[in-house]
Amino acid sequence: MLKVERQNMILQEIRTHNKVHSSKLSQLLNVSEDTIRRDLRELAGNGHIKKVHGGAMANPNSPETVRKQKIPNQPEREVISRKAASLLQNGQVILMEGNSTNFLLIDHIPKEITLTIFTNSLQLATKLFNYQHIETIFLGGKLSNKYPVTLGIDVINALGEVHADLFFAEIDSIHEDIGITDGDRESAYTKKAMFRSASQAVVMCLSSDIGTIQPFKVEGLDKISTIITEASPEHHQLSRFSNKGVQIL
Amino acid sequence: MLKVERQNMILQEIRTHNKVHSSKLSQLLNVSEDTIRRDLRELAGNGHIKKVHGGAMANPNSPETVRKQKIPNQPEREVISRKAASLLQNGQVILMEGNSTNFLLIDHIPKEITLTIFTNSLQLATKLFNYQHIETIFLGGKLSNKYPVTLGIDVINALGEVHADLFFAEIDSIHEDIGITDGDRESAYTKKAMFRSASQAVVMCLSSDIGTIQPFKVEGLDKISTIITEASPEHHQLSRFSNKGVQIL
DNA sequence: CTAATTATTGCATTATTTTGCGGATATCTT
DNA sequence: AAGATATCCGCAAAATAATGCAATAATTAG
Repeated sequence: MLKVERQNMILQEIRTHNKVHSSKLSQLLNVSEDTIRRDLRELAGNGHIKKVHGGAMANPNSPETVRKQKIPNQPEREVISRKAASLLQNGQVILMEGNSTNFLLIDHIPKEITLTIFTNSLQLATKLFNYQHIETIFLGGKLSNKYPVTLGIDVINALGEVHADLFFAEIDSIHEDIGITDGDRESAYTKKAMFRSASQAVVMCLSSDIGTIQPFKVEGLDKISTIITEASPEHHQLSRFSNKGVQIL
Repeated sequence: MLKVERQNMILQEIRTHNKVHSSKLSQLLNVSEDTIRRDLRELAGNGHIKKVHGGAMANPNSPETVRKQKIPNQPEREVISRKAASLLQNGQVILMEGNSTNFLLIDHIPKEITLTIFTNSLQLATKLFNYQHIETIFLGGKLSNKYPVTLGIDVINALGEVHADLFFAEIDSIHEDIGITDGDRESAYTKKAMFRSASQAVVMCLSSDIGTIQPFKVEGLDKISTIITEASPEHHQLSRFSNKGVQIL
């Protein structure tokens, strides 16, 4: 790996996580910590990042940092996204909905596999634009007022033309009897259409969302292939789902 | 193998992988590393690529690689976008294409008027998301490799459902006889479809772009309602267009 | 067509850069 | 203050680059 390449990866890592540990980077990039430190020192010299004891942080004055976004429960979602990435295979067509876990998931897509990703999220699409080995197709339509995603009839129509291998669904509520529910009507409709347009649905949620219910029904459990949470698959709340034939990761 | 041939393969390799190792290239092309290095030095001298220790990377300043939001000729485009904003009226449906002048234009939309804006630009849509009095509709489709916009057949299809009042077109080349041309085939097609989907087309360009021609035809002058440049409407190069019935701002 | 000129390439040699390691310091944590 | 980490320093090995030179290929002039 080229030095510049490595430094770019470090920058990328800092952009998404806002901080890096020298030790983690050393493992991730397969070089000694000294090398990482030298990289960090160099990048800090250029003003790209701020070096701190143990690693580095995003430079608060750097223009690149402005567009950072906050992801709630990031550590948990990090775990979930890693598990989700293990399901990816070369050549797959993927459907992605939601801005947080899927946003992190992109970082864990292996460099050597090629994918086609359909999404309705401006944030995901903007990030995917930088990944040349991934073909990205944006599901057009009316922009939601609440989130930077398209929702509603246009998106549902566009989904009619799509049949994906895998749908990575970020959801906020799942219940063993009711199934998946959502707090937003349009969002619920759109998600439901996505379930229809994929062979397999991977549901990603925090373990704390299990058992909760919201006003708008999305789908029952029968449409779900896999549930991923940050907890271990043996978590007691998950056994109810595995008993019904859903795979747990 | 010819030298130019080899260098083209190197460029190709950089375009697809964004990087090259001298050692790999040496194997791949069956020449010594010295030759590769000389090639890389030459290509770097022409500004095509950036040479780094161990190989080379895509030149970050090359138009193909620009992925950052840096607006060239910003002062001129600022003037243009102000003039363009004066055409806006309450309730209009607008079509916007292009990431620089239109990006600035958004800032000059009067707060009290409501608009519906169709766009194929991720950057515009992301910015518009923060403007609650504007309804934004994203034209979905395949993401371009070069710019953060959707292009091609999907976008053109989506445009079939649209009829806007005003199309704000950012263009790079306009000629009094040939009309509007573009350097990218897909972009040209997409723009052409946008001209069809709007009652009036407002062409925004730098005065230095007047008289230039590029490979792909977009539209003739007859489809243009207004031309806006940063120069005064009395600028000598513009008289040729006003003589043909186009409004100049 | 031939000879002279020029460009290209590979090799040997000599710089330069990068990297990892051991040990001395510094910094953080508790 | 002590133990654990992290950092810094120099050094040596490895990788990469630059340079000069000779052999070969391509081009041009006559």
